[in-house]
Amino acid sequence: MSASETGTRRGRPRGFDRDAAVAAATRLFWERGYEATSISDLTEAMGIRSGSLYAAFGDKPGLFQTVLEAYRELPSGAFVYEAFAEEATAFGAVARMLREAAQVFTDPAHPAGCMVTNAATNVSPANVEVLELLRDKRNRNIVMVADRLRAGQAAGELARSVDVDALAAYYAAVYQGMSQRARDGADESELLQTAELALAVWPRG
Amino acid sequence: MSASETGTRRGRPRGFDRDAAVAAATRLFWERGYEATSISDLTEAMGIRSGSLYAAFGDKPGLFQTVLEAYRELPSGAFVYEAFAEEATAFGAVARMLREAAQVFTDPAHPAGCMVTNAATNVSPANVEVLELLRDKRNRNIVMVADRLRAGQAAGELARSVDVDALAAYYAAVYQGMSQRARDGADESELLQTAELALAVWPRG
DNA sequence: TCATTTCTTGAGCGATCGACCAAGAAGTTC
DNA sequence: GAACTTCTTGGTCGATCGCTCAAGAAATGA
Repeated sequence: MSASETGTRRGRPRGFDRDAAVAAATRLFWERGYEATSISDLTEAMGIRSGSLYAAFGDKPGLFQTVLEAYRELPSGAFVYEAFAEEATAFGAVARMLREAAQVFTDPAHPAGCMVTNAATNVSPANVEVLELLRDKRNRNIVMVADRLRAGQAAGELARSVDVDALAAYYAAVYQGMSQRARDGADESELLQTAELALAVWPRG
Repeated sequence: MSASETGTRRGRPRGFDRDAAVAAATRLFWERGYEATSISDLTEAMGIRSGSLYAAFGDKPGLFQTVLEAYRELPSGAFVYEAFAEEATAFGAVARMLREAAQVFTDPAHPAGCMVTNAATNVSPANVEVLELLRDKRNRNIVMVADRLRAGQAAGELARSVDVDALAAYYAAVYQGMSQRARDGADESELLQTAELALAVWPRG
């Protein structure tokens, strides 16, 4: 059997825990954002030298990509998708999204807010790709919300007269505003009140 | 009469238009944020050499301070304060704030969104002061809104049962979310719809 | 055993960062 | 005119940026 079949890797094995290193990098990018996090910040937090970092992740954008994929597996990066996958109604999904956001955004176990929302807002021309990457992610999420609202509308949950795109954009703005508020020090109860107020405009009847 | 009395300045006069230079710097900081804007970016946009910049503004944080003060004098930086100074009711002030934000945030004459909201979200430890400066500004603005709501409550505009702090935090989140949406490409009509939906939760009766 | 493969180390690459300074230029004051 | 003050120019500072590479270390395959 060849190495590729057995899965045993030739050569010197990696000397560090890749998942733990990615977790450390995630925390840094989440806290400071993409550009304000330097390679030496990363190597120090990950406990490795730059050579190992580049061998394992390619370059800085490559590491950030890996971090984004790891983030998607964390509760903080998955709860919105889980809400939309599991809740029976459009309102149930949106309500769960905002209420869980209030809790997740302020969880002291990790940096505040949503990484996708806040990790690449200030970026120099050399790194526009990263800004566009997250911007596109945010905009695609709004489309996902709008599509779910449309489905709910087709199922009779929402009146035909409701502008689902406007509603989706509104909840996206609230979500992103809550993330910013969390980074500015808002606590869970404030964000929960914001969520409830935002949900109060849901068109009923 | 001494020079200080006449206002005539001794020595070689400044060779550039200070206001125009500050305007150019404002545009850059607004677009890219504090840290992603380099001194050489600034000198190029302002049409001066670094020596002139440091002579006129001290250092990079000093220039940013000057830019913030100039921003306060622009419509984009003043409209919220004007709304709260001129509108007769708390609701009138909040409504005007959000409706004008929809227009100002998407005005193609300048960068999208609110500079105070978005110019220093990603920052390295060396520049935390700038992050804290804007964060404190944002949090003070929420206190201003809450105080206005409290006054409106005392005047009978709002029921005693209304939690004005929660309401102020909610509108702050919507405002900041609208700014982020504008930077992500949202147009005026989307933001206006978001503003109207947000205003629909205002407690009546 | 020994060649092969992969990873780590440590030094260092060119470029850019924010900031500074001496010299000269361009004004006012006397 | 000379003295004084302020600003601009051009060069340069040490530090850091993201990144690379040769040499050595540690595993597997034959």
